Amino acid sequence: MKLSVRGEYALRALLVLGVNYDQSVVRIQTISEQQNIPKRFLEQILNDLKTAGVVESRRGVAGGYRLARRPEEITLAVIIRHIEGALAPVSCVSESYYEKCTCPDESRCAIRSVMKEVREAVVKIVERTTIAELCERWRHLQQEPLNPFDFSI
Amino acid sequence: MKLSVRGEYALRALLVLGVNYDQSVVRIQTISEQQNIPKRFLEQILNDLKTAGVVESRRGVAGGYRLARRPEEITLAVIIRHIEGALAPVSCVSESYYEKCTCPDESRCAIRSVMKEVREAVVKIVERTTIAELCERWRHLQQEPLNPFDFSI
DNA sequence: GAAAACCCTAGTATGTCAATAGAGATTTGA
DNA sequence: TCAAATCTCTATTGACATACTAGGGTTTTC
Repeated sequence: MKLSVRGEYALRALLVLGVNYDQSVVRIQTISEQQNIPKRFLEQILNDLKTAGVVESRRGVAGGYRLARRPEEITLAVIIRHIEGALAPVSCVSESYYEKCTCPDESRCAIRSVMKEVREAVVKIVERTTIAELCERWRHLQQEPLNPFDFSI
Repeated sequence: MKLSVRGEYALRALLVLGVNYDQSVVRIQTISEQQNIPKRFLEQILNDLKTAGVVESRRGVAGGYRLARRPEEITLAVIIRHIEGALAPVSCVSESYYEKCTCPDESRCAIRSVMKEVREAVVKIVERTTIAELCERWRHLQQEPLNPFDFSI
């Protein structure tokens, strides 16, 4: 699994929506500024997440986005699969996006068996991690002091 | 980690070289035919793996490629890092290919902390898996009967 | 009815990927 | 010694994806 910039933006935006879940909707503009994401690009991404049923929107002057379901119900797996496609390192071990590969005997391919392990390891993490979990981590991290390495003169 | 076709070919070629480690060199032509890999493309890949010190070559009429080190000493991690770059899903959690990301506070990024876990899980597998291990699995799988689903009329 | 928001489609610059191509260098062995 | 087989090096190509940018449209509120 490699995350594109688009996928990264999606997760960052959803984290913001998660943190503000109890509030009303959040404007694209706000997310864009908070997270350094190009506004017009973010529009597309959020719109796309709407088709996945992850967020919902309100139009008009008091409009914006919010999560369509409870943060506990939205896993990273669902988001990443929708934005990036397969979680597996090669498509011949993907469950959701399987494609035959060109190797002589897929059913007895040694590489495939290792790639299955990789896939399992990745899936295990992203399927158990929800937006709620992300928010919790975020709240914890906010309470920690800044890492001194991150200060620059 | 997503494997490109190039990376897949590299692993398949190295598996062949691993299985034939005790023999003399193996010709590109042979690997290409056995593994359904375009010959000219495979040339590039093997040449590239030479610069990584993974294989060595012999030129001329009895030429070909062989592993430069014992199969036990070559991990998938080394191969994949050389061909594909970072193992990490985002470059801000990569050790070998770190790059700063655009998020407001990297040191306290919740997404980053999950991505670190993913990275660790992937690295753990590919760093412990060697060409020798791959060969062993291959030999085991060869002894198994063909999966009936793979027969087609 | 005007402003502020989301919505939809299209375009575009850049880069990557998977080859393909051509010509050169090295070795063997007849 | 020469021809054939092999690896070596560099360049090019076509297709596609990525990360935006742009323009106009629709909906809602005040």
